Amino acid sequence: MDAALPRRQQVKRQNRRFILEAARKVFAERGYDGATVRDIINATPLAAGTFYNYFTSKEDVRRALDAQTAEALRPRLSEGRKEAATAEEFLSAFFSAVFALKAEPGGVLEKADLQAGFEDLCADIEAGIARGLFLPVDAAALAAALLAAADQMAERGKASDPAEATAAAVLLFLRGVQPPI
Amino acid sequence: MDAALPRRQQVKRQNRRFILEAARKVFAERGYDGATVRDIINATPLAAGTFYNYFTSKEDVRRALDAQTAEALRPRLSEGRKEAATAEEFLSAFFSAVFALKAEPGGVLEKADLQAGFEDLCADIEAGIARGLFLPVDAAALAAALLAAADQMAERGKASDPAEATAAAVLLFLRGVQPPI
Amino acid sequence: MDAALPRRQQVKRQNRRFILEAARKVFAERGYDGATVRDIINATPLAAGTFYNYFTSKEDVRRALDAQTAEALRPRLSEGRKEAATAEEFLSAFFSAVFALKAEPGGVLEKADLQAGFEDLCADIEAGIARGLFLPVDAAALAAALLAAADQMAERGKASDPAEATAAAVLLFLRGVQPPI
Amino acid sequence: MDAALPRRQQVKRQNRRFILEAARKVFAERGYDGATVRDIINATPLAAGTFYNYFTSKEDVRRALDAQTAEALRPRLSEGRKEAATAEEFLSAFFSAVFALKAEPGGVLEKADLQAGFEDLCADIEAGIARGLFLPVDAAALAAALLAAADQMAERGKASDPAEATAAAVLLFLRGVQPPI
DNA sequence: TATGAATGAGGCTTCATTCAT
DNA sequence: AATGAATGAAGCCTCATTCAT
Repeated sequence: MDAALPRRQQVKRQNRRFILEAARKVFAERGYDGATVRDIINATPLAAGTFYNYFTSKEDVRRALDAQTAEALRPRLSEGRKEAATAEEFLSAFFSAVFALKAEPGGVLEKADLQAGFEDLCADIEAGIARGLFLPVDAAALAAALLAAADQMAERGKASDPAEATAAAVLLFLRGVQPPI
Repeated sequence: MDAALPRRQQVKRQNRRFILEAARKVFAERGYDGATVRDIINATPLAAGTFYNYFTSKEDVRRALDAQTAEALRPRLSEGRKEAATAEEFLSAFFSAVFALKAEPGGVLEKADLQAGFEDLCADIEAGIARGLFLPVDAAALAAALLAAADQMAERGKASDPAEATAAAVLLFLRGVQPPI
Repeated sequence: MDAALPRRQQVKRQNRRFILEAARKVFAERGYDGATVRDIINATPLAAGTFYNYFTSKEDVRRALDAQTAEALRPRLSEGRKEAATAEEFLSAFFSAVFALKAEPGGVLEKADLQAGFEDLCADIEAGIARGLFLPVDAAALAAALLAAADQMAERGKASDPAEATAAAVLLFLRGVQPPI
Repeated sequence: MDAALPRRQQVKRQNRRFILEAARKVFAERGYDGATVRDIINATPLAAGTFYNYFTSKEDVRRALDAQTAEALRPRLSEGRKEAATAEEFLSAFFSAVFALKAEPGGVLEKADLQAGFEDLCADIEAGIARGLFLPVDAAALAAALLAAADQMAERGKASDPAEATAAAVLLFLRGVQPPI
């Protein structure tokens, strides 16, 4: 299948990837509005006009990037949750996935990327509630809270020891903040 | 005639307010980058150049806006927390403040505005931990989680019944998600 | 005559002088186009609008400044020439006047100011030719040459010893550049 | 087809020239500060933004223009001086070069352009002094004087008979203004 | 008459997108 | 399909001048 690809197709595929990678980098560095199409192609071996052979607009790359993120990240981010037998396992799966992703070299995991997994998380929580894993809480609120806590901890470098960070985060959401009487 | 005549000052004060309000509106509608200075003054009875009699740049209005938000929102947002005798009171104070603010007519309370209160919340949580109100959790992570949950619930209209929403949110963080055995 | 001037007149006279002096300074520092009316009034105890009570436009101050220069400088610049009995005396009078002016503290003597004396110099040279002081040279060309040489020497600091500079300059124009056979 | 096709290059070269010529014209007409970039491109078949494909700023065109002038004018202006065997030949070479240039149709020779040759002239005069061609005068002062005289004469139309003008100018500087006793 | 804020035309420059080669 | 120059709309900001107090 690979060998059978005409050279042309290969080049096109590669160029598209060039642009996407460059765009991800540039958007991360300067933000969407701050980045220029020229910035993107400059981070590429391609020429200015070529950009428009692959994407119809700057906005278009962003969409492609988001889709890419969703496809690549969401499965990894939701790993282990469906099989969780307890709330603890579920939370543990979630936090360790986030911290592992954050610790990765390419480390492009932005808050925005995390949000890509928001709906998955909501759904999984609701399923968890149905399965009796969780108390019947507001799933969206919990999902938002989990994501925010994970992002906050990761931003502050807690992810350097993922195991410990995961344990702390799990406890917080598992038992709440109230000291035992 | 003199005492009654901070006339010019009044006008200046008003113009400044015109610009700030217009900017808040325009930024909310189009985002900072999407908004133009012209958009702002067009939402004002003033002339183009007048903008620069009050602010040195677009960036400058944003700063002023943020400062304004912080000054106006933070006290109200942190109300009742310092006096809380239990975790429940603390959480209750927090969530009802957010939902009350969200329910207000001018309702400009954006996620960004909430973040203005992030550091206050962190500090109050840490104080709470010291006073034995909370288990020794990661204050920043908890603060982020609280803010995110509150925002998420408010966004989804839960704030229409603030009392109920507050109760649900408080429970979530007070006892965690684990069902009692 | 001075004592009899109503206070009002005095103030007006002084304000006009304020503006003129500030304008001279600012124009010298940034050039006419580079200078702003605001720059000028900022170098003054006066307010922005007041400028237009004294001058009708930026251009108008420049004219006034030129006129002032002409009136103040031209007599001093042309001193001693009419009475010169020889070419040497004439040239000597010219160069020492320029160098003296250049050496003065306020030292605002710009090339442009020197040009104010151009026509006077032309006329005096022509009179000198008629009186047999000079060979029948092209008066305007000579005037331009004298002014340029003086300015060049002054710019390069030769004016620090005015006597010597004058002597050198006089010789140059008196006998020309050709070495004696 | 390839060798014959620096087509794109040709266009670029031509566009650059368009802009430079337009800029020279516009600067001459309105002065540097009075000229706008829009004035320049309007004197061109090109579009507004294209200006910035060739020059980074208005200031940048000026520099290019000055460089161009220097490269084009200086050699012609200094022609014949290095080989001069006498002061007369030297001066004669200088003045006829200036008057010839001034008489040319394109006649863009501005005073500013002449100044481009100032340093060359200084150097040549110093060399001339070393070679015993001239009395040991102040080279810079003499250069300034020569340039000013030439410009003045040319401005006043003396250049219509270059030979005569040259002769007069040469005499002035060769022997000075003092009548023989 | 002094004040200083208001005015608004217009300057320089950037940038997404198109187009001839 | 790739190239990279051309396009021109639009952005931010400055500044001479006017005007209400």
